[in-house]
Amino acid sequence: MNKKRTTIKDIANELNISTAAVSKALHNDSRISKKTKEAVKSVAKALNYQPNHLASALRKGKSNLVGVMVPRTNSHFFSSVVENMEEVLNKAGYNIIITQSNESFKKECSNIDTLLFTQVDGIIASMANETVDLSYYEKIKSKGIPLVLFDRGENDLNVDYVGINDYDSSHVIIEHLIAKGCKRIAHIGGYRRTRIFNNRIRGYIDAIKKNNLPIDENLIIESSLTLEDGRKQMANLLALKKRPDAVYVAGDYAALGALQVLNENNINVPNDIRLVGFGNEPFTSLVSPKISSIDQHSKDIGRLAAETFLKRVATPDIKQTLNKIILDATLIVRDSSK
Amino acid sequence: MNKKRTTIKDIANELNISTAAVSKALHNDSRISKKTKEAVKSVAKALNYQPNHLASALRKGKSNLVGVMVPRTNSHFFSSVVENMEEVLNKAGYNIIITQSNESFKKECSNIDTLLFTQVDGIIASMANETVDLSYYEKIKSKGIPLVLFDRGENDLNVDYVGINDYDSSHVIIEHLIAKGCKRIAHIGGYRRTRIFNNRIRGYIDAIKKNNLPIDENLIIESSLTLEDGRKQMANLLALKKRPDAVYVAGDYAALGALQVLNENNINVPNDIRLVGFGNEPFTSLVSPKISSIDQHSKDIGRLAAETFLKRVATPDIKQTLNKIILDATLIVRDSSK
DNA sequence: TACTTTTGCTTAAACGATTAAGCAAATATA
DNA sequence: TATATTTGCTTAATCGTTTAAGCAAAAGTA
Repeated sequence: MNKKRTTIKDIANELNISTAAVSKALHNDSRISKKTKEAVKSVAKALNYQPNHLASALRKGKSNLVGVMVPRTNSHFFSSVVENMEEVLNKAGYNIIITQSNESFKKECSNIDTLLFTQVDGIIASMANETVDLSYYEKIKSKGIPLVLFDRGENDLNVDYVGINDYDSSHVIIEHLIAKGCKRIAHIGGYRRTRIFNNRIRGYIDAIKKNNLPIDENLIIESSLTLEDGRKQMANLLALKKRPDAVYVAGDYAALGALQVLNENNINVPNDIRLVGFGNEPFTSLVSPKISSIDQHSKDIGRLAAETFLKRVATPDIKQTLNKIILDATLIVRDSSK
Repeated sequence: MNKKRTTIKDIANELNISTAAVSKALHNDSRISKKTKEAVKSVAKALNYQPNHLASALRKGKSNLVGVMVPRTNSHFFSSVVENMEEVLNKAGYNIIITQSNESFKKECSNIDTLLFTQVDGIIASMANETVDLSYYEKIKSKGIPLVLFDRGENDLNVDYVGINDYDSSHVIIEHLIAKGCKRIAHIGGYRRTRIFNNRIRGYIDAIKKNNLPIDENLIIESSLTLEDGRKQMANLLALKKRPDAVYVAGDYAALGALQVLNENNINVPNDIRLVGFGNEPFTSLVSPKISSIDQHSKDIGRLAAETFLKRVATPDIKQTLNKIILDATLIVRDSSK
């Protein structure tokens, strides 16, 4: 029946006015009379008019779409970040396109192409673990499209960034464990090449030194932080002649793997070995014992990243100073380190 | 410097040919000579030409975007579905826009508006728990935009659907529990108004009857299937004069809540009470004891939903018969029901 | 040779909205 | 009353691409 969607032309014909008048009326242009505005809006409603986003985006050179790329949507942290980001951006008239890299560099590159192809007005992203080559991110910058990174960022890129203070978080954890009487604290960390994990490792080392405890290289492990890897590395730690009395794991999934191995070996957590994770994934309070973890303020990160983007588009030409927002993270103490 | 992105006009000027020729050359039109095609492609590469998606979408009346709406991305089932959907759609030249309703009807409506506004070529969705009013889905249908539902569907809507056989899944679970010697099997289900949960309840009842066990209304509970609700309902079941010897929970989060309560009350799972969940969320094998659950073939569902959409757009005018794909689900038996 | 077909392009009109420029009528100001 | 300003619209160009229609030149056919 009505195969064609209604356009401003249909409204214009109905009222015997020009399409320009209709367009202006719909945007409440001051040069259009109240009477015409009301007539246009009423006809628009009657004909069930929906503006063609493609046409206006083409004309205005602005799509009002923001591309969001995360390593996984299947994680409480990222999904919460995205949710809050969306709220802020929606209010500002932007819609978001979510893509996930699955921690794959290749997927990340193709996602960036997709987003650029879709003519997004900006990209807010968290980098895949694998990513070392930054040329694709440079591509975004070179096109002049605002780029904001969060959580997994990169100093070399010189772009806006929102994240938590990983270095300080390590200090908070170590000091908490020492207060509980721990003297041999191991660290199952991520790979040093990723900035946030490197910061956590540096924080761990400095905090240990600051508290006059010895640094034991056997207790510092780089890993992929998957659950399986957590199991493996924990088993390695248990095989040491001198076992640690606490383990700080830089990711909750790996922390869970470690906990499983500890439970299976009938090692009492927290009495024999204390355990702290990172990320405050919901399952940390679902397992037994509940795992202490660092909350990364996902809501704030999402909100701030969105606001940073909005700030950037508000003043595109000016070479404004870089926005680097570093939040303090909070340690949530649970049974595993009490 | 090069503020403007390169357009086919730039390429046309460079080679002194028309933009039409350039467009055709880039699309390998048979009426363009090999020589011209090569020249065009080489100049396109040299000038770093990226087609303007908005312009072509506007002209062609096709955005090559598919809107995907899920209750939550923060769930293994949905994120896996989306991942596989994306793979199929990308291969067919479509990109996807992911939105989440957070199980809220209001958010769902605004998401549908967003997707329609963004001029998507189709929508693939799974309904929020809250949703009873289907008018917004009717709106999609009335616009002639292909709609495919998965998992959480609705018979009344008469649209393509991909899901698992919830009714049969209940049978598989009940028969498994009976084989283990259970005689009083409770069911913590979802709300009957949601089709899939209603099917699970019907399956439960019929399977119980089929095996000549008595139906006890006290053992059939409707709930929101959140973790908290799982805890509450399990506590209620434990308060019964005659406790059940098995509990079939229609969702893994609620199953986990139930397990927590059982563990806290020192009830041995599976010896005292056997437990089966639904959804095969990763954490089911992370907790202790590991929870038996139904795998919903998320990969297949994602793939099939995408293929159903593609099939639908391939033949838009023809009133083709509805595609209803119902997969058999698989019970993964773990410690909680061994 | 005289015709038809194919090849390889061009011209120009879309797609639907926005907007600079302009013009007449209504209103305000001197 | 004469001029300036404001109001309320219209006209027409534009965003970048696609595509129907058309037209010469080249190639094929009788």
